[in-house]
Amino acid sequence: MSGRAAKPPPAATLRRWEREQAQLKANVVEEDTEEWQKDSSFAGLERVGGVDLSYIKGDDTSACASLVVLSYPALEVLYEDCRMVAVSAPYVAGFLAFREVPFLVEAVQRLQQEEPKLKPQVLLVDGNGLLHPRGFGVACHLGVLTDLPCIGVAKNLLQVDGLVRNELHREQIRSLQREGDTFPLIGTSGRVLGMVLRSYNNSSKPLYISVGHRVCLETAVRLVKSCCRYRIPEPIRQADIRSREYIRTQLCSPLEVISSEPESRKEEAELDD
DNA sequence: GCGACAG
DNA sequence: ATCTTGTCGC
Repeated sequence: MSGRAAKPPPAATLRRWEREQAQLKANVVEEDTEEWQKDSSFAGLERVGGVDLSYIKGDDTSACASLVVLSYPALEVLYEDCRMVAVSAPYVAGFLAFREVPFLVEAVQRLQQEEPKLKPQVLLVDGNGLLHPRGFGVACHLGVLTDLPCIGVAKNLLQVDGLVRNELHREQIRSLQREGDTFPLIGTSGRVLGMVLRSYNNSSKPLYISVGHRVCLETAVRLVKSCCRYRIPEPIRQADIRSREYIRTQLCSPLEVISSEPESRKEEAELDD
C-alpha cells in the first residue's frame, strides 16, 4: 500500500507526451455547445461535477481520486466517488494530465455506468485548460477524453506565452477589489488565454480560469462565479475535502481517526488574506 | 549559469 | 500536492 519516489521521466517520454497532447488538442472545442450555457441564469443546468486528487505525504504513488457531483444552483452533493489509486507518472509541470487524468476518466466512466442520471453537465477541473505551454492543460485533456464540457480552475499562475507574475501582475490582482472582479490574461501572441477572478471577498488570492472543452471563457468565468461559496468553487472544494478525508481515514487506525476528528476547528473556515 | 515549474 | 495551531479580525 505504499510506493517509492517518482523518477524523472526520460526525454523520450516527454516527447511522446507532447505528441499526444498535440493530437488530442485538435479535438478541443473552445465554444459553448450546450443550451444552458447561453442562458443568463444557466436554466437547464442541474449538475456540476468537480474532480481532484489528494496525495499522501511521503508517498508519490498513492493518491485518492475523487469525483463529486453537485446540484445546481443549490450546490448540494448528489454523488461522491473516492478511491485509492496507484499513480505511476511523476508530476511534471506542463504534463499534469498524464499523472492524474487516467483516474478521472475512470471515475467518469464508473459514474456513467452506475448512475447515468447523475452524469454532470460540466466538470470543474483543478489546473489549467488553454492556459498551458502547449495550449492543452489537464482541463482540455479530460474534456476531450470524456467529451464533457470542462473548465480549468488553477490556484496559481502558470507563466506561459509571456505571462509573468511580476509587480505589474500583482498590481492587477490588487485592483480586484470585490468578488466577481476579473481581468484577462493576454499572452504575447495577443490571445486571451484565461481570466483572473477574485472569487471571494475574504481572499485577495485569485483564481486562474481557462477554457477546457466545449465552453467559452466568458461562460466558464460566469459559471465558476456562481459556484463559489468560498475561494475555491464548491465542486472542486468538495472533491478536495472528501479525497483528503478519505486518505486520512485510510492512513490512521480506526481509533486514531475518531480521536483526531476535525469537527470543531476548520470545516467552514477557508478565510485567506 | 539562472530562474521557472498547474497539481 | 504535502509539512501544520493558534490566532487575529469581522
